[in-house]
Amino acid sequence: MCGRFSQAGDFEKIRTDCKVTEYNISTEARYNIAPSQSAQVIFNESGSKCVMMKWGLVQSWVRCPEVGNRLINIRADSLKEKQKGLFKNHRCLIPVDGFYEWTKYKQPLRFLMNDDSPFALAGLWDRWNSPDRSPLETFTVITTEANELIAPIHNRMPVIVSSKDYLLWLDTNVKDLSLLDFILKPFPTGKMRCYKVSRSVNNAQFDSPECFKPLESNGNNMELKF
DNA sequence: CCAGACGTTGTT
DNA sequence: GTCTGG
DNA sequence: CCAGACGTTGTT
DNA sequence: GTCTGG
Repeated sequence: MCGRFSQAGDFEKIRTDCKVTEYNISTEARYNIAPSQSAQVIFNESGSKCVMMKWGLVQSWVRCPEVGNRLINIRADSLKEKQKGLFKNHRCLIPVDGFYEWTKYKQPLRFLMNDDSPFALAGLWDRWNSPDRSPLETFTVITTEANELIAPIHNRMPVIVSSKDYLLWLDTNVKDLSLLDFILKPFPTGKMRCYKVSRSVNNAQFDSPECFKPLESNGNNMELKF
């Protein structure tokens, strides 16, 4: 699953790869983004754009968006049956520099690329139009089976899209969803690493560079026992 | 065809 | 919006 | 995801 | 335990 992530770095390369022409984002570094909070999202609507959207999908047809929508993740395998419309037309990418998963003892671990480079999670977005307020734009993160790195602590992980597939994923002209199936796979284990971080990360209010600090000086990417 | 309900995840 | 029931 | 709050009834 | 807020 994916219940926290970070957007602390610079995602200019990802925006370029996605051919983002228009963006309006917060410049604030975020080390610990929790559901219900705003995050940068790249999507295609007459061109690639990058804007802040709220994490937790509120679909366009719901009557009451305030009444909690817990849709922070959606399973890749359920997309064949559910959310077909959004999967066809409202795919998005969430640029991140890492995400967090918890052991059953609530020990958080940070997962990232071996070379610390930014990467992109696959998501779906929607827009809820209010008669008297500005439109509410929200997103959800697609999950798939865990790879071998994550499996010891969790059986799900977010879908991570390779940079070569960004444009295909964002292309709203692609309606044959079987063409996208290969993207919805666990990301290669060998390209990722993880390490334990402070339990301060558990608190959604805690948002500081300390979130990235390894809890122990050695033990990175070692076999993890909990 | 229309009317009416409706959205997910995880349980490491 | 999509899906189901009638 | 985690942290933290949380309890009901009646209003012919 | 469930629900809400971040």
